[in-house]
Amino acid sequence: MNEVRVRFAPSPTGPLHIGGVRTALYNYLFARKHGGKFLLRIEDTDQTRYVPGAEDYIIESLKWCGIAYDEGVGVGGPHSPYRQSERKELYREFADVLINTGKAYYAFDTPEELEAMRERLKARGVATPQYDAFTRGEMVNSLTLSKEETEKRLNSGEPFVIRILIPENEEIQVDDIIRGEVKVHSSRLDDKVLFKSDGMPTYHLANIVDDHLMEITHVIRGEEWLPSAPLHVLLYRYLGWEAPQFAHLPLLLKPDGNGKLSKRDGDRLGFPVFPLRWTDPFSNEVSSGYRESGYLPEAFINMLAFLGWNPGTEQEIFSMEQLVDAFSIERVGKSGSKFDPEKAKWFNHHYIKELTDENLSTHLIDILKEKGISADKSYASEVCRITRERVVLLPDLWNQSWFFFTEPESYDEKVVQKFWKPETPALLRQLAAVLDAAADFSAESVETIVKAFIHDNELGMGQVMNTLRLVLVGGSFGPGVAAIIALLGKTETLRRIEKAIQSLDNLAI
RNA sequence: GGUCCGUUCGUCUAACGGUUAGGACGCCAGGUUUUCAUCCUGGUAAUAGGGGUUCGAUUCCCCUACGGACUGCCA
Repeated sequence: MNEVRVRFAPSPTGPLHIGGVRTALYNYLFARKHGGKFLLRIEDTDQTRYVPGAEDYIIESLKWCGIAYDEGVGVGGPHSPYRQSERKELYREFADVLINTGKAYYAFDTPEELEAMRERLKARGVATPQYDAFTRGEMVNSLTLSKEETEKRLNSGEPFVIRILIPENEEIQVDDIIRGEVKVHSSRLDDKVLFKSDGMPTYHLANIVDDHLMEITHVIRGEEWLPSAPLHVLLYRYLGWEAPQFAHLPLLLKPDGNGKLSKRDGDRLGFPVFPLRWTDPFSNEVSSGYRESGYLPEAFINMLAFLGWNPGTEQEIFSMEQLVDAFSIERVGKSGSKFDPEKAKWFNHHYIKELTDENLSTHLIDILKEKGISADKSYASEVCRITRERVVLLPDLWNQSWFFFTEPESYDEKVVQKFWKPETPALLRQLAAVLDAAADFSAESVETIVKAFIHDNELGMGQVMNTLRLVLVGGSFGPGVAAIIALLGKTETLRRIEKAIQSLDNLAI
């Protein structure tokens, strides 16, 4: 068997959304699984839809996800260039081959004329007006024009496109790894434009030419391409090339209702649909990203892998290496998957709990840096150790631990109401004295001391612990009180107790 | 409208034609507990409908319903 070669071929018209990332991921996994190559090709044949930054965004997204490619834009390779706009000169040649073999023809119809044709047919009751066997005879093209007239128009520089000539009466079959045999009658296909008047090929031509030239063995792409797959099969045949194997992936659906997940759903439903944050260069509109929202790439990938695929076992947690090992295209489902934000969080929470304290602390330190706080690495690690299980998304790291880095400026009113009693100051001072006397200030020791104090004074556990928590963090959240005290240290703990007494004492009478 | 694709708990899904239809997320209840979590235990909940084929259909076939994609000189 030949070496497996697959590609991810996005068009740089904006940020890559998670459906695209999943397509890239499955291609990557498939290539790795079979010891083949994965390439990134940029399909920028539509000059009018160029969006600055989109290509860099795609590359950065793949990098963040850990989806490395062997050939492609940015890394080069034996089939360079990998940007279709830079391969422009290539495509005309193949369009000409099709013309010369009678499989394609020139067409000179203007956009207005095309529109008029559609209107005309609609008026005649034709549901789907197409440029096809039914209509091509009444349009302006090299089929209806004389050879001389066609030459004349071509030579005079009149704009033209090249259209494929769809065969009259034929069943065209696409063999799809996921869906089996899909058959479409040629009369349902239209004479698609292969080569545009601006000198660029359309997707249909460019993707066939490039896949052939780049020796692509398997085309793994979204289901939205299934309807045009017969056209592609036809093109391979016309060009005398062996077609790659096809696998059309089911769509990613929006979490509520139905329909393809789209850009707008994220902001509407409060979860990212993009791997990285994206700022639209034209409107300056910002769309949130998984990275900036505090997801770990490992969690993001694991979650994405399971949207449409499963290993057939009950294992759900997979590293990229394990995914490579377990992946098979045959186990990809047929039906679309609704994206579930809750499950995404669960994966992230899981991966955060799996991280070492030190690894997690690098994220904490990043957050601290942004806030202009510098922190000792081992201290940050300790904070992570006692905070981690409360962290679902990375920003929770700060939400659950900020009081280790800056003292509370105010106290949650509801908590004060509930726990701050007239006798509290005296009690806290007693407890402070006991704490002050402690030789061992480990969390275990502190816990023993505080509990003994509560017991000896016949106090309520909840009452004391919650009050203590209040004065130390300013509210009712965070890790265990003993762990907080131990990490804060004796001096700081005593200071916060005293400070709270100063500011809360008058208030609660 | 047409063409194509699809349909198992709310969601992601498992089940050589033979299982009490399994797991996970969520949710609910209980336990642990100083907040919130974690953790543990238990529970809720599904084969879209109708016909076939078969000793036996979630599984194979047909129809219906529903959903989706596509229907550009966009990819």
